[in-house]
Amino acid sequence: MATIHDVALKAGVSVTTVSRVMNNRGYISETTRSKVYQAMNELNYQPNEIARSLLRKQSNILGLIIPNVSHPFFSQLADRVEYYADMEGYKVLLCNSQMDPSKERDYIEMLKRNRVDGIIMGSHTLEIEEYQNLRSPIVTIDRKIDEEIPCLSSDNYRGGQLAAELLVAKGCRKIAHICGNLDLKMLSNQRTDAFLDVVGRAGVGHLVVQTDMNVFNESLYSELLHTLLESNPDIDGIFATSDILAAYALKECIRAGKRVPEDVRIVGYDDVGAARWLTPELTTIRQPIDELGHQAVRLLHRQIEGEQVSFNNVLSVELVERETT
Amino acid sequence: MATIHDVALKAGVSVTTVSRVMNNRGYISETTRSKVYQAMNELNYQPNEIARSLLRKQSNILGLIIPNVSHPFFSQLADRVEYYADMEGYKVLLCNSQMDPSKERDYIEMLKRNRVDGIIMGSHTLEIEEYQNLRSPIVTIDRKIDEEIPCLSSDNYRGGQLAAELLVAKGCRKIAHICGNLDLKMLSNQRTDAFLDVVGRAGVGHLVVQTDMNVFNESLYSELLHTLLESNPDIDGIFATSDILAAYALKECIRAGKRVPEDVRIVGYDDVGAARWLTPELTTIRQPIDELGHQAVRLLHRQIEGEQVSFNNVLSVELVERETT
DNA sequence: GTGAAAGCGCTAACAA
DNA sequence: TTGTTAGCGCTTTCAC
Repeated sequence: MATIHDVALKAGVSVTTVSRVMNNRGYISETTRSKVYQAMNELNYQPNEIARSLLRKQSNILGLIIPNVSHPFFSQLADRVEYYADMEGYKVLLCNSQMDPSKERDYIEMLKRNRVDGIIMGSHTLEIEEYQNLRSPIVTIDRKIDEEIPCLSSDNYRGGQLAAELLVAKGCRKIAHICGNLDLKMLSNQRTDAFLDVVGRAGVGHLVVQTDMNVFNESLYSELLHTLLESNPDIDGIFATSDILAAYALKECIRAGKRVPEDVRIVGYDDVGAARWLTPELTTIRQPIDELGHQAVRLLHRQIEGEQVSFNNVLSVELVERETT
Repeated sequence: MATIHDVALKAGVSVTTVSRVMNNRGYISETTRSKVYQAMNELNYQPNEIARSLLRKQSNILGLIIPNVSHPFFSQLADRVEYYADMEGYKVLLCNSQMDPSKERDYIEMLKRNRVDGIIMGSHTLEIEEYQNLRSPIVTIDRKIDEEIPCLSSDNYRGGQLAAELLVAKGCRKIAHICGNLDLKMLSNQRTDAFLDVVGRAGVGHLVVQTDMNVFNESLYSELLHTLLESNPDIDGIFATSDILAAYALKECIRAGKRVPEDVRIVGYDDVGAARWLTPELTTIRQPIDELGHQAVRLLHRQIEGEQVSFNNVLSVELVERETT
């Protein structure tokens, strides 16, 4: 692969000159410029970004750590992150922690060694302290580390509230809420808080079921939902904390011979593509995934530029009523 | 951020010595070694991989170009690619071409400028010639460029055959096949070839419908399927070229008051997670996504190591019969 | 307008 | 066992 040196040689100028025409800096005569361009073309020259990064102390790479791109929410988020990153001139390094703390730790170290300009943390398997001394522009998604680290999320409490209120308004008398592991201090736990507030205030029967939310254990979802419906045949409303979970709820309802929405009403969360693939289409709480990706990149970009950014960034959610309610 | 120089200074040795302990090369006394380690810890030193890459002329980065990570097939593939890449010590740079030729071209250039060690091409919007002179370890997925560029795919003809044969065996008399744009010279067109061969041989009525397969236009899928079923009420079998397409087919069948599988039988393709989210669960042709990711990385790795790899790599598919047939 | 030289952080001869 | 030096490909003073 040709270097700036080869180009200079072929064009009969110095490397400085070649560098100048590449970067459009300083004055260069038209003849020199075209000689250089021609040499570049003939050699099929591509400037070595690694050398540039070393000098500039900036890689223009962003690290994206998520549990798993194969999860629909994260795959859609990754798409938007990459899209906006590209618009701002950043590339993105994909890291799937697979929910494994030691993998997550290794990825963080790797990203630092590779001098990425910023990190988007969508996976949170480590203790707070481990994130605190990483001194890189960073933005966390859906988890508040401390008051020093910018956090981006959508309004989880509001989402839980909208979902619960809808089910109550539709007349549900016994509502099951299926959520992730509440021990992890994620902001998504606020959905559960809101749910409990709403049903408590309305005096509606309810129960809360925790799952591990591990995308690899989807086979367990069917079982979980099956036993839930069997032991609580009077459930007439389900609020699931993801659309995938809601899909399994829908499936088990139908299998149990219940009609949706007549006998059981279901609300999902996220509004990923799958919400519209189901029949009946899923009523759900829409997270603004495009905007989350946009803001994640923007918050990082501004930190990289040395700006101060706010530590609490919450976007609004929206109820999308379809056919399961 | 501390450099090797700072470490050397603090440990009272030369940079070479520090480099040596980092890389475990040559002989170093235990005292020196521990002095260096201590200095590293105190300074929280992380070796600069950019500098290393420059010197070693190897970035340990792989480029992954796909139409869109938000598409379930590619999101699951990206997950596996990243997984196996990580195991082999590679990082992966995510590029969503969004099916835009100029974006795809830009990504290819960007990856070359960044001296990635290899490229996985899962998006194919350019003309053959543009891929031919890119002189990088590469593997294409599902498209044969020429006899010089390693190609990885699963057995598309066999997949189409399995699907068509199943529908025929189940007694379908008029089968619709919904596929992507056949003008793109993708290997997935072989599914259509196989379909036509099977139904032709069996003398079963059929029709072929092309779509654009652009994941952003999912709203068009509903319309397409709706009019298809309306104008051909006697369709009793559908072979869709992706599970998502099959999901829309299922939905429109149900909306049209048809029972699945009693009135219409449906076969999808890929066996992504969504196939099990639907009710009834989708019968589909399983692509070995994990193995595709594994082999993609492996083919690249071997090229990087200077080995000769075979240009034609096809993995086998499998019929997964669930509830829609 | 253009070039020579230094240096980004690291590794690899070659000496000592 | 350790250090000195050159150089990876590029940009940036500072001269000319």
